[in-house]
Amino acid sequence: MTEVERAGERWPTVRGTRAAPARATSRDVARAAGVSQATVSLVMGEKWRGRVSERRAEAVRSAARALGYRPNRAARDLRLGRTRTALLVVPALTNEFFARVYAGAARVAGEHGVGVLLYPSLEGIGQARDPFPSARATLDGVIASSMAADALTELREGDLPLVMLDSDPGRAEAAATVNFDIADGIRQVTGHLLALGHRRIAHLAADVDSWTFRVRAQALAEAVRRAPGAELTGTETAALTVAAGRAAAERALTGPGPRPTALVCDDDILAAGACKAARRLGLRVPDEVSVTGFDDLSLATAVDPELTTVRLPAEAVGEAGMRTLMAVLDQRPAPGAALPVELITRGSTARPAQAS
Amino acid sequence: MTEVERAGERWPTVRGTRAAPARATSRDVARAAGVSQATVSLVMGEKWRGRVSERRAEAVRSAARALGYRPNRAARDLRLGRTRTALLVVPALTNEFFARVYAGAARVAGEHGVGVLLYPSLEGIGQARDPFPSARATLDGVIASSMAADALTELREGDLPLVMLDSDPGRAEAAATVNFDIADGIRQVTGHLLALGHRRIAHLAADVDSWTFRVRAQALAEAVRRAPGAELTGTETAALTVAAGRAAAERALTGPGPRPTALVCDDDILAAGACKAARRLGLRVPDEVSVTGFDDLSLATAVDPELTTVRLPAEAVGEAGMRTLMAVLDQRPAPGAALPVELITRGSTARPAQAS
DNA sequence: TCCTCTCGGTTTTACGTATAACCTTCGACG
DNA sequence: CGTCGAAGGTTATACGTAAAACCGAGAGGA
Repeated sequence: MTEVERAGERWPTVRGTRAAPARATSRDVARAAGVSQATVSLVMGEKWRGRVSERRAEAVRSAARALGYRPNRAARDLRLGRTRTALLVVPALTNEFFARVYAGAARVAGEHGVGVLLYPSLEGIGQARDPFPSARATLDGVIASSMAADALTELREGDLPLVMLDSDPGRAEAAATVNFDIADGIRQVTGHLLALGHRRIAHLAADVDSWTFRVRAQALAEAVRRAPGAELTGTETAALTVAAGRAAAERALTGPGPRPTALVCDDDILAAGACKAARRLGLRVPDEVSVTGFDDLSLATAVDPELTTVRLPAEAVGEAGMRTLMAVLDQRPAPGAALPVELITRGSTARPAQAS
Repeated sequence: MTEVERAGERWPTVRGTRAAPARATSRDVARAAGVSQATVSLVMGEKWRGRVSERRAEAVRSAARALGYRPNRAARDLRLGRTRTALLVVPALTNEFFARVYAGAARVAGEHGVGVLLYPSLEGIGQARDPFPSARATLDGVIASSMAADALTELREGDLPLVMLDSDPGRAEAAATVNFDIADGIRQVTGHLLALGHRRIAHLAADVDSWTFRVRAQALAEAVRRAPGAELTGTETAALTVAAGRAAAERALTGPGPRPTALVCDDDILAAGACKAARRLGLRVPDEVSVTGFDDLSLATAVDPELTTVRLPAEAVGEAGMRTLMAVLDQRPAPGAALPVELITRGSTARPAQAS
């Protein structure tokens, strides 16, 4: 006995297993519309032009609607050999910046009907537990941000298409790179400070070894070097927390030699810490010391004074990154890009007190 | 002709299609280990106790390792009828609080081998574009936070198990609810302010209609009412941004009648705005006006003065929520819970100037 | 001696979809 | 009037996995 046909229901009875059919399948739709399953697949896949008559197509569509039919993703993926799933690797989702990158990426992904899986923290990589044990076997592509780059070797088991964000364009393993014009951002900040009359500038750097921060350091050194009379009085490094930024800023402001009049920080979190440090040392911001941030997080306008900072279009880089990945997956040319940034001048910078 | 067997390779030649086999399948492993595919499945699924000898099992494992075998998720999902995917619905991932909820949920999910899909923003719901068009058909369960509750009707097409976070425990459609003890948090804040001598307290409320904020309002009113001589001088509502909080706080501090000496804010973002408003009005925080937040975001220690606030264990609620969903999916009892909260006393509260 | 377990596998099947390959009209054209 | 082609379907796979059903061999008991 192979099958029992009764009352339109089909219940295989031998071998194998069967779970209770939870929701309508393409076969159910076919039965309801009086066509074959293949026709349903054709119609639902929008590939029926010239293959199925308008009458039949409409019948299928209305049957699908009536039954609440949704194609089973697992079956489709299995058939197609792709997963319509991309992995986004960011160092920390709790950093608003990366949350915004995700938002942009997810939106574009949604338009293409692909889901976004997240590797939300680097801490887990290389350790025993894998957040996405089985997913890794069935991923279409990976988007990774600069700060996560070093952990990537761990991640790249398959030879998945890889799009890098905010990273060294020279990296060979990446299919494409989508960047910000970081160096230009630093040049704008430095130009702003120099124009205000600052000559002694200190750098509050993130102690993260990644391309984006190396570019900041280089561009700053270069810009200061070109300005007559200006000097980079020092570089203090700190982890990306307010407390660490504050401690580093205290070092920068109390070190030997003449005090810097401006602190260029690698991001807004450090800058917020720097403001606290200045105030704790009895220095007014911006009158006695100017502070600049980077990123333009919502934090930049939450603190007092509000931060002069460089706005990075985080959503845009997420969007562009996902669009690029889609292009790579479709074998289309993926050019890569460097998104423009913008200096936002607010209350944390002013003419230095001694100057003028 | 049905099949061609040659050199150990099997290439079906009639009908159907075949994509190039990208990576090792369980059949490849079986061939390498000299066993049947079923045995591989048994061993990899850790269900081989008493079914496969240790020798064979080891052979399978080493073959799998050598070939870099990972089970194909789509095939597994199709077979099992589940997706090992849960959907997390949060109003805005850019809010650090929800990013932390996600982190907790993702970690527990990872331990169970399930992926987490995100509905990162409510704006898309109800509109034409669906971020996860096909995923919705193949989801195991949904976790939704309070603030997203109202949009849920849109989302719940299937009758997926639903775990609600920080929501009304009475909601019928939820399989379980995981909460914070919000009311206790407000009681602690109010008790702290009353003990400092505050008698005129204003409420800076989020203009979001959800359970968690309703509880804040009720608990605050109740606590003030119980305190002799204390009064709630007013309630101003604001969207959850610094700018809106600042505007609302200005209204609260400049309204008719005696000025409140303390501002209880529905979250840290509003509190940060309130601090800015006070300073802009020439009022010192905390000497002339005390401000309290809620959530204990990193923002709370980024501003100056640091915020007295109620710490909500955001990661913990994500973890508990996911654990609860796993229990529901396994048909185990899912009790629900109310996580304890903690008052963190910092620099934004002090004895009122006029009192004492 | 025969019958029944248990151990250690293998064979076979289904999951739901997309699509290559086939089949059947029917109209047009030489 | 035979032939060819297009239109409009249908049939038959295969994707890779899990697991139920089957099966042979040896042990042990009556």
